[in-house]
Amino acid sequence: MAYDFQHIETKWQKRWADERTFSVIEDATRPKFYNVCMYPYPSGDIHMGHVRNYTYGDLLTRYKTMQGFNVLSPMGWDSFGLPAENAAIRTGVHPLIFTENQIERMKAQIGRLGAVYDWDRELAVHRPDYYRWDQWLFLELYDRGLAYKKNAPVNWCPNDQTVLANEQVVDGLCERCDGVVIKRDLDQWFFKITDFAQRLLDDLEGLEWPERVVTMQRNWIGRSEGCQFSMSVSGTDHSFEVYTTRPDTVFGMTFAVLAPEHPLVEQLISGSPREEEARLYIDRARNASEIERLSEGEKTGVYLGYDAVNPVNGRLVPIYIADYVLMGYGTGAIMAVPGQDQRDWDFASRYGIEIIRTVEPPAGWDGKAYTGDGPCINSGFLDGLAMVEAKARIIDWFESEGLGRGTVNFRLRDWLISRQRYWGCPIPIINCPDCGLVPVPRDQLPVIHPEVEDYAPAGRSPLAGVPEFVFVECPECGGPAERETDTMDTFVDSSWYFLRYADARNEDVIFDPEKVAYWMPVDQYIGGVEHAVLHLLYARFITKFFHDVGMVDVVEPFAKLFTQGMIVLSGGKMSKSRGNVVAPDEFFESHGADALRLYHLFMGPPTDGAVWNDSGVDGTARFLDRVWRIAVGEFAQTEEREESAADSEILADAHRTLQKVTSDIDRFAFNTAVAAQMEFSNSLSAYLHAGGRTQTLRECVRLQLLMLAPMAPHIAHELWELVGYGGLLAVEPWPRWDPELVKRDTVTMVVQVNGKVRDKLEVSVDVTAEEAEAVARALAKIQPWLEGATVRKVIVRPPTLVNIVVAND
RNA sequence: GCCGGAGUGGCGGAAUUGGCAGACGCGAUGGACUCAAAAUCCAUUGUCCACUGGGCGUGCGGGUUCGAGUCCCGCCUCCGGCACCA
Repeated sequence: MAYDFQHIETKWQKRWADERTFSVIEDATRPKFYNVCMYPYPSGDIHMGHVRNYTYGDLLTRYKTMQGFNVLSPMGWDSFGLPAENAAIRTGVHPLIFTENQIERMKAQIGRLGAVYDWDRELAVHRPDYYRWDQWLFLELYDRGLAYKKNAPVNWCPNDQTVLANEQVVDGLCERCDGVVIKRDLDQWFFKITDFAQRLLDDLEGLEWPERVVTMQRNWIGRSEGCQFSMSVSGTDHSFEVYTTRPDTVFGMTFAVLAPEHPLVEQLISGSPREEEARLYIDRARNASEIERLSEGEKTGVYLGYDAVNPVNGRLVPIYIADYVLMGYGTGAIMAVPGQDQRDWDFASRYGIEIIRTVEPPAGWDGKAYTGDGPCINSGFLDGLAMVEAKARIIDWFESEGLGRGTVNFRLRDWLISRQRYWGCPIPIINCPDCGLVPVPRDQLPVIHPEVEDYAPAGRSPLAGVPEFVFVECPECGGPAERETDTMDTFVDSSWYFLRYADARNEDVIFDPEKVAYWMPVDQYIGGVEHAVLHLLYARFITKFFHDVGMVDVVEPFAKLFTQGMIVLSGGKMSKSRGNVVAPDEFFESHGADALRLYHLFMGPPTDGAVWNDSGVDGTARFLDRVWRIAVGEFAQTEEREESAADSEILADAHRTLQKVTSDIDRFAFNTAVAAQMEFSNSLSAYLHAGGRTQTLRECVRLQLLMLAPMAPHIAHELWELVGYGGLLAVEPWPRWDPELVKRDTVTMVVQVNGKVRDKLEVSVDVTAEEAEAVARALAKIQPWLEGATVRKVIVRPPTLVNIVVAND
């Protein structure tokens, strides 16, 4: 009987779906395991990255189920976003139709992979039963001052005609379209994630997350400790605050810099002789694209004609504006100490400003600014102090003088969530000329998308072009008012979907806290590393918010995170535009889903990236074929005979394989778990060629199928049925290995001379050190090395190693 | 520049605690079966040499150790992230 994977795979996929094998409910009697793969954007076709992701997730779902856990593995769709909208602009097909079609296609492909989910909990964020809760969440945040609107310079993508969050600007380019991002002053909605900065940093500690993701978040949050103090502008009533992490260098200040957007600048320049020059500079800085602004080139600036007073010594220093100082960080103004800061050094050199060192650079220092530690010089009462002491001392001084204080700063900015696009969740706010911003009453949610004629962005949301949508009565005063027409960033949708899975069909509340309490936290979260700061930071923030309002008991959503490496084809990242996409579909046809899954598991460590190689699947397909032939007896010419050493050896082998596969899966070493099973099937076929025994064969096959069940579930299920075991393999308990069988009587001992292997032999596992040394010395291959030499030392590590150290006289 | 990760055969990779380097697989070569091919099975497959044996070998240079892919010091290269954050 041939291995007809097409037929088998369809059969079992239907069975799992019909019997709802992987649909679960809360069950206090069993340990729970909440397993989530990051939900996909429904692009219509799954690619190898999805296959890899879902294969890992599905393996865990099946493995943990067999281990007796109550496993929740849900799936949903990140179905708002630009592709559907762009397709609508191109083809005129409504984004809703387009999106629902894509979901259908993609769901079918995920099914063909044999990945199983609790589809009863399926969610799609573009459906009103989901996004009404986005709107509800928005209003909860708004009520607590955590969602607010303000006019601010924001990142604007001229291609997509929408604003972007800081996290979505990569190297000054739009994350989606690679267009050059510019700054624009716009009224925009923000979520106040900065209120959570310290907690988002602190709580990283307890997470079982990849180090690099933790590091990326830590850097993104960017905590720094320093000092903020006030400087007065000589000859005026003005003063401004500066922030520095190096208050110990304050005696070296020779100028001060304000960001071009700093509010004081306007007051200082208006009417001054330098007004024209300054305005020219400010305009240029404002219109510069992010990419120009961020490029570390020449540092330029304009002297404002005023001087600031250094509070520690009364010295007057010139005030400049320069675009290397950013309005968005610290106070938007700095004291400049060119002796100890390279940027200030560059600026000072260009404009001929004096440079004073407050720390003597080490001998032979050929650099410019010296940022290292050392006793302070030229620093008044700080002279002689090292950096740490000097910082503490000067902060004390500022505080006692009432001029400044020690402060903490974060690089994290508030999360800009409004977008001027159609295919997103409408923001549930009404602008009333009399009442101001008025929340849409909760009982009027969801605010549904109106139909629009033209989806094309035009610098404002397409929703703004629909009068029936825009013009409403104010819920408070009943007067004429206008709806907010921006939609939310799709990252809002994904910041809480893992909570909704716990209670996905609830029509009354966003979720039942008791159900969430049962399932949360997510025990294993699996996805691509590209979400290291965006989604994973936002989701942590929103979870903390729900915790604070008493709806979620955990403070962190994802206990364990696994980030898979990217799959590339030789020549670079797979992408449609490069035309080097390898579609999973053809492998479902040619090799079957099981072989494809197994190859993904086998390719290499899941954390690493991998280069796709077509012929790799041949290898795993051959392995499955061999498993099939062994199980259905095409290999075996077994006959009943007395049990022999060969039988107990192959059985021991099966149990050792089981032991290794179990521990390998537990540590996410799927590649070696597959290798171990291949080795075992090689041994098993050798055993059969040498004349195996039916009874032993049956037990070996039984164990092999159980081990294979989470990895190549279709073939394992089919054989389980064919060989005549009852019940559904998916819910069989994961087998235990027999510790007695796994034990070895003998082991290979390595005999070294001067650390080099010269011979090996089988010895009993309980060989003593004396015996081991004696046998080793007696070996024929060892003798010649000992002749005419003095044995200096013998290292014996019974039962695996003897190393004889000799010296020639 | 800063932070993180990685460098092992022709290729993907293995070596979990400092103890047999190269498991497993791909590819390749030879053989069996076949009219033939595919499939399958068997064998070989790091490299060099004076080949029943031995030398060399895990990016490079040092070091610790009886023993180093693994630990330490100093470099090089590649990948990823952040990047005028005061």
